Amino acid sequence: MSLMKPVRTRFAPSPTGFLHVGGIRTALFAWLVAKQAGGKFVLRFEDTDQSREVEGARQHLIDSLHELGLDYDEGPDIGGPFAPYTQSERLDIYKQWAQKLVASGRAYADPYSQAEVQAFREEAQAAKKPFLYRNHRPENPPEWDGSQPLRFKSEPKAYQWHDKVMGDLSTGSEVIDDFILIKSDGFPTYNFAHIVDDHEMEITHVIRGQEFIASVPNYLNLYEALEIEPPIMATMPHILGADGNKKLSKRDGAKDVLDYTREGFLVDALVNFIASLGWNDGTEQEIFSRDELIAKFSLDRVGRSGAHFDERRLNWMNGHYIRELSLDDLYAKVEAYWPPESNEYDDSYKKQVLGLVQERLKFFAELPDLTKFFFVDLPVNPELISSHKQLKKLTQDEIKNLLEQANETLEASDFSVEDLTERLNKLLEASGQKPAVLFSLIRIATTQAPASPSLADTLAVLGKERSLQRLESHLASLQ
RNA sequence: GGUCCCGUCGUCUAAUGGUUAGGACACCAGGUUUUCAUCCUGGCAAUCGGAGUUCGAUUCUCCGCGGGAUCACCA
Repeated sequence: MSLMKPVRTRFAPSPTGFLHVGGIRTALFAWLVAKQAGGKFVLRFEDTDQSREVEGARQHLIDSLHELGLDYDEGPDIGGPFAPYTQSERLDIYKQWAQKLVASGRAYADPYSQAEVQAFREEAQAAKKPFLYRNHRPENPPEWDGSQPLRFKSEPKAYQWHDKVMGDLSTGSEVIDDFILIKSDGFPTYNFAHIVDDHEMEITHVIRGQEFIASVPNYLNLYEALEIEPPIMATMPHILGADGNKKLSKRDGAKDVLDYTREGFLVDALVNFIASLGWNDGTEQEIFSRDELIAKFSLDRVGRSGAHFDERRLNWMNGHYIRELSLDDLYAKVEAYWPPESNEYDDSYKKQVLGLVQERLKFFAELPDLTKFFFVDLPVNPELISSHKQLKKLTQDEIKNLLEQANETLEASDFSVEDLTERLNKLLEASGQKPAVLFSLIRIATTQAPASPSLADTLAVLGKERSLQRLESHLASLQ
């Protein structure tokens, strides 16, 4: 067995916007591979196209990774043994490697204007043939002075290679072409820069999206010219939008991952969910802690086909994680999500309320809807009764009568859950009503909400004074 | 169009020659002596099609079909 190099993976986004679920999955998998092997995870900014840079994107990318707990060992903001980790600050390095290629006759200045190249391209298209720049390779290219693009002088041949996710791949020589290494503005292309950087930074696993797979043969050709050993490659299939078969994209409404944490999705649930898009361990396990993910993840078990992003499954998983939390933990996490009316209430009351809604909370942003009536007296809503499939059969007098009985019963209670339960059950017998009728009516009268936690629990938290007062308001509205 | 990749319930997926094709989400029904939710039980629901190899194909091969990626001085 050969000596294994320490595992080093990287996430190399361009600072052109926020990170959606697809991007974060690539980062997550690279992070998992590094963690599992006790290796390093590095962040590198690929900012070789100045025109696409989006203000604030760098910090946003950093924030996103931190938020999800995908901490990197080396990166633009924290440095590391291979700094700098921003491509625009590494121009000299690319130039050196480019010169090497020029010296060995494997790179040459492109003498054509963009318009001329475009004409070649259209010519090929008109003839229904694939465009290959190398068919127009100049006989005597000028010396490269940096003002023209520098092109790779390819040596076309067929390739077959192994991809950790996709398996054995192969192509013919017809896909190999003379691509641009250095643009006329002096910046390298992605195609060149990432190869130099991955090598210089001793990256062992290149994990990236499907869009690059067609370029790999060209990279392989370049690796040979550079006399660089290619890293292990792993190509991730795309994550698809919920509706069609389109790759998840920002313009089709893919959300920033930070939007999910803002709405109150738990980081562990998000990570678990994203990992399960395309990966599982071969068992029937659905819930994986971060440590389990690190222990069990493997690129070999990542699926080869695109996975649709189904928010309903995310909701379920997040709800599951919420239910697993202790009340104190949950209470600390939902702090920013309470309805404004809750300000006047103390921790102990809010905690009781939270305990009652914990099992129905899917994400924290739902908290106000679920708990509002615990903090504010909602106006009487006759609709709740008129649209209720049992209650709507009752006459006004019957309703009034039942509520008056309820009032009496509640007056006598000490409002402990036990006492409430007992008295309510007695009333049930005395009234001769079905629980679905009597309890629904009381619940609606005291909450004015379409749904609430169980009646006795709700009343106990609401308290005697407030419950009776609401009952009376409802009664008054019936006059 | 060339090249390449992919194709199991609506969705996420398991099963790499032998299973009544499994689990989960969603949905439906019932139960947990009130609604919603939780929890439990049950149900609905899939191997893209056609050949071939084989005693036997989801699994291997070929041909179709469908979907996707890519063919930039973007990454």
